[in-house]
Amino acid sequence: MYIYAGIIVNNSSVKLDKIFTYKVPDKLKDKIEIGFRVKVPFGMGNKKLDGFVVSIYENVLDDTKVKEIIDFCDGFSLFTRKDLALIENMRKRYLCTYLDCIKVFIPRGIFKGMKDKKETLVYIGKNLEKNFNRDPYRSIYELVESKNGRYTKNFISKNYNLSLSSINTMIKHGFLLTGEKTVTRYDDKKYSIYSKKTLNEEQQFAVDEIINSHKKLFLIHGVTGSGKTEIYMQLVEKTMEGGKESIILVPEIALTPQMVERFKGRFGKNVSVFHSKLSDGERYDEWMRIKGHQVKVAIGARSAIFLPFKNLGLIIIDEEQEWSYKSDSNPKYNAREIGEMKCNQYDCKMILGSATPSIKTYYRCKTGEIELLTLKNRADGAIMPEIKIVDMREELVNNNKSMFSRILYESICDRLNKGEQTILFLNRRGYSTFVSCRKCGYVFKCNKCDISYTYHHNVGKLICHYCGSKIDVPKVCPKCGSKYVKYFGVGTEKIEQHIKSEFPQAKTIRMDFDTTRKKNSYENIYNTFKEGRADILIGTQMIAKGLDFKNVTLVGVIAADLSINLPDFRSAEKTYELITQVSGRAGRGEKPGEVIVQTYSPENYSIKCAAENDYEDFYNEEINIRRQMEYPPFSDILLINMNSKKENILIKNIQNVGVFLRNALGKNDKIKMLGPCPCEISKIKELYRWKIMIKGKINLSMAQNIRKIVYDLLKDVYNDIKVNIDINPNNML
DNA sequence: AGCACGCCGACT
DNA sequence: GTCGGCGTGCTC
Repeated sequence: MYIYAGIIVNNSSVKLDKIFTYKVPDKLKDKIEIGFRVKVPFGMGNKKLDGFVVSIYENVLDDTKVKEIIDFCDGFSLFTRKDLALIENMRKRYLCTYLDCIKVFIPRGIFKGMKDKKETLVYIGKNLEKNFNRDPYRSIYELVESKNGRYTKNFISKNYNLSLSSINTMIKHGFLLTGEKTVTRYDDKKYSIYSKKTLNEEQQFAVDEIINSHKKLFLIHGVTGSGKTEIYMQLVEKTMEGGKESIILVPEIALTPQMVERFKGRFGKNVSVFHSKLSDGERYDEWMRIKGHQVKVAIGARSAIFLPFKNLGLIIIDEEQEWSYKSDSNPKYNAREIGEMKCNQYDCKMILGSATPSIKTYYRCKTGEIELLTLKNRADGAIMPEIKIVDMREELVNNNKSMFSRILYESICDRLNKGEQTILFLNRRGYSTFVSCRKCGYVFKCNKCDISYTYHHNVGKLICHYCGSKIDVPKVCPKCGSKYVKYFGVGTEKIEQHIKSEFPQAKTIRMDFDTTRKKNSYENIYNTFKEGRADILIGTQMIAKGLDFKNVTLVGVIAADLSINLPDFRSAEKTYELITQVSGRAGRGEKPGEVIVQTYSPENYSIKCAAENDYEDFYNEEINIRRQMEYPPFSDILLINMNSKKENILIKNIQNVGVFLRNALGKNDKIKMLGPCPCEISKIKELYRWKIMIKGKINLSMAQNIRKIVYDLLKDVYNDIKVNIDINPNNML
């Protein structure tokens, strides 16, 4: 009587995305479990591949072609039965393969076959013989003798200035013996205690309600600075007291040292921190620590939702509206959705937190799916900043052609005089956003991408923001040969230069993609500004969130309109969010803050509502538009993106796909198909891009069916055309 | 995906 | 008569 196992093989081909059956040999029969990684013979050459056990059963219809598992890879399973349910769910929902989904449960290190890190301990061996009875050998011998078996090879060489090769020589001759020691790679440094704070009435109410309510999902809608983190911490503490574990997700950008210090300072060794800068080894160790029940709390970016806790009691998602919770590579999961699935599996609670909730989440509060808790006041009693809208058209009428309105200019002067700090926000990096010929109108475009070049003053070149290619600044127009090449549009570099010439006494610092590329540069800029070594911080959206500077009393939004006019149904939502978040950087200390928002469309509801700090009003406007236009949350958007170096093959094929899909969707009037059409950015890195958008109530089987149609039609051209299918994508361009 | 098989042309 | 070109089809 044989036992059989269903195996997913480690091969990323879509064609191999199915469960293969293998016999389980007698020696492995008793130990095999769901989630084990095994070695299996595969294909005609019986190549040894890794595989993952997803089912175990006794009967099989015909086992003539069934091969046998060779051995286990590890001594434990890598995912549980519950995880498997999630894997199956994700595969259907995010239109990807089993293997894509399995991979997110396993740290990269393990996938590559990493084991515990070992170091060599040294012990004393036989006595030193004549020609070795001298330094450095004698000092090494004496040192090892005094600490017999307690020091590693590397430790001795590093700390006592002795060469590794002398130690190795002694080991070779038997004067020293060796042993193995497992070392940990996780951060075990001491953090100063971050003590518990007393909650105000609103905060306490939120905590009590979450604990006592029978509901599972909560949204804490709190103004910037309302003390959501302290609520999270107290909930985590309660969860720990109940013997359960917590996961806290924050956007990657918010995983600042400050955040880590707070959690480590409160919960000590019970906390595991996950961020993108951890090495494979560190990830491996933290994962093992969680699997071994040594950790009760994990804080991390979206992938931390998959950490292997067994007794999950609480999931917290801070800044829940953040787009970075959705992955844009396979599996294209959204950590909020995974959080909800886990909540159901573990019967635990999930808390979403935000100052500017996503329209979808707030809609679900209205329908009663999620319980809403509102914090109207800042925790430390600081008052919300006053927000002024400046109509830049009027500035123009009054002959002010500068990028600063008169009031912003005066306010900056005022802060400089008072020794207070200013933040200027513009969501565009570089110096000039496009370069064009004044005579013939030619615009300088990247030849690999369908995007105009941005002029960067620092490096004195035109840079393509999509492929990064650089060209020298042109002297003459390549089309008409005229010398009237001019720079248009404003970026953060230009703001910085203008500030420097207008306010030569001010010290400025700029924070954007270009100035934060080096390691630690983010922290350096942060600390420089925090310690008051700069008066004005100029930055892109990376300054909009989480930063806490007590001496900032003025925030200037240079051009609030930038995000309104994007061809994306969420542009109003994004604008409201950005203005609110960046405004929240003002007046966090004792002195009140002021925000000046410059715009050419002051009547726009997203700008008006943000200025009045009226989320409810904004939501009501926005949800009506969404309902009328049948945009999410009233529908889903499925985006099929195809790209190829060969434009004609691409167009022919996507049009063919379009015909078949229109046919398949034809009977369903609840679903609309748009396209095929070229993407807004029709070429990136020499790849032409076209898309098809499908909008409506799309259920799992429908999505699966669409995927099948697309893949079947493209199977003969898969070398030439890459296809990308995403449900509710971040990026629609 | 990756590998074996198989059916054609160029070469010792 | 053999070597190797890559098109086709299968993988428990």
